[in-house]
Amino acid sequence: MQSNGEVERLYREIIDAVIDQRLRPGVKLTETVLCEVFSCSRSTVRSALAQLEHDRIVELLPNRGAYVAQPDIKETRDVFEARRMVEGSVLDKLLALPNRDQQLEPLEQMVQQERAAFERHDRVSWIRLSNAFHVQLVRLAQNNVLTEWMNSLCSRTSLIIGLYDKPGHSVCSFDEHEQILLYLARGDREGVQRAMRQHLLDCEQRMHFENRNPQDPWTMFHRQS
Amino acid sequence: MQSNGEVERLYREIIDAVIDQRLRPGVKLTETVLCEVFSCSRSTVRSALAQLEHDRIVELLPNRGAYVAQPDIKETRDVFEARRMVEGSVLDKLLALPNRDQQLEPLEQMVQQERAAFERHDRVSWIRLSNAFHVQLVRLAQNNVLTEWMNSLCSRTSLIIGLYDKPGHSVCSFDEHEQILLYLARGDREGVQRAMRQHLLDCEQRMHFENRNPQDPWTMFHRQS
DNA sequence: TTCCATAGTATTGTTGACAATTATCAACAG
DNA sequence: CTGTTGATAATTGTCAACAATACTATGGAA
Repeated sequence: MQSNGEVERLYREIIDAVIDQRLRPGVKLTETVLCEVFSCSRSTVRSALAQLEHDRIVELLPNRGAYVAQPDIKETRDVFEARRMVEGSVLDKLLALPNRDQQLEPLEQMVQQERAAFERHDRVSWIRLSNAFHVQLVRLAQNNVLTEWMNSLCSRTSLIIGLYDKPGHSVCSFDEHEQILLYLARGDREGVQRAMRQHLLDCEQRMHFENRNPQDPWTMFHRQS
Repeated sequence: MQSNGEVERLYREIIDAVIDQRLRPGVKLTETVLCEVFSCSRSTVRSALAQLEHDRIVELLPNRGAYVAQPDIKETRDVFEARRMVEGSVLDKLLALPNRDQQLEPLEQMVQQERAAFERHDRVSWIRLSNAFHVQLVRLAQNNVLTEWMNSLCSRTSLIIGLYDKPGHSVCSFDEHEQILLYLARGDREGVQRAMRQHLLDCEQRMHFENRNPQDPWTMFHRQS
């Protein structure tokens, strides 16, 4: 197999572009373009695309190519529900952390950075930090299986936000992140459970499904030409 | 990209073989052998292996080939903990199912089939049913994201069982499955939570890490020859 | 002007060839 | 008998070539 490092690098690059919303849902990922941009062989591209497809980040249409996925309403609901389950469950473990205060400090700094990025209209940084907050929180549980899954759910959430975000509004609020951390720091189990659940429900509520249905790539690209 | 159906078929075949324990941890998956056995091209094999690697079912060693993965102790712990979280979380949703009794019937039948398979020493069927019970239970929640993840966790659990199972004992008990269903049918939230948690803890306890450490394939295979 | 057919172009799908690396085996020396 | 070395076989890694399919542009007809 091609060097795993190369496939993994490409996988990572595309995921990062999706999270940053540089790669929007529905965009076509041409093999030869990816080869040029990332200086790798078609074999590497195809392996990375196979992995991305398996993670539902990319959709491969036979004979037509690879497209950044466009999660439908059902998938959106499923993703947010799954997140409420995992992010809710992990809180008990976080509450039991030995030096909880100390471990929460990097996250508190992240929230400040989130706020700062938002205020200076640095959308890319803000999105990235907002996304990373959730991943880093789950990472505190020191369970690699959970962390990997959280990474995957957050990538998918980025796609969803890219599709259904209402312009001008912040989907994932750093105030709410801060609140979660406060309850965590206090060891307030009920409080943090409620705050996390409400945060994720609010995020889901901010999706506007009438705003945009996932578009058939053919219709979309025909309109563009 | 090669027809997704072919890649998916091969992916499925290998996963099924892993679940059935026909493919044991540490076994080498030679590309050309897979091509012959499954009548497909090397490209298809490589795409499927890339996906399997990403799911931690297969480990690709550069220049040495693909091996069925051998989860270490940490990964085992992580998998079981993740399962307790997701399978515990999903129970609330199952308790709220409209026609719960009706929906639980196929699962009750599965448990009887599990018992029957065990009693006639049909190990493959028993393993398959035992595994499927958990997946089907989560599937009742009608959340595709959760179901997919549950599938993945159960595949990984099969690897773990293949590595750390103490011979002669049943790792996943159909009596315990039956108990879970009883509590569910009664709508007993505390009971079912406790039963599921205990069941998964018991499964984990039945792993014997001193039994076998994941072996370096070279050491293992050199001894075999 | 619009619509349709055709040709040309772009891209994906597949396979084979060959280079690179590792594994295996045989022969020989001690 | 064991250990070492070299040759050969097996397998992975990579790329190019070509077939197949889809997309786009152009010209002609209505």
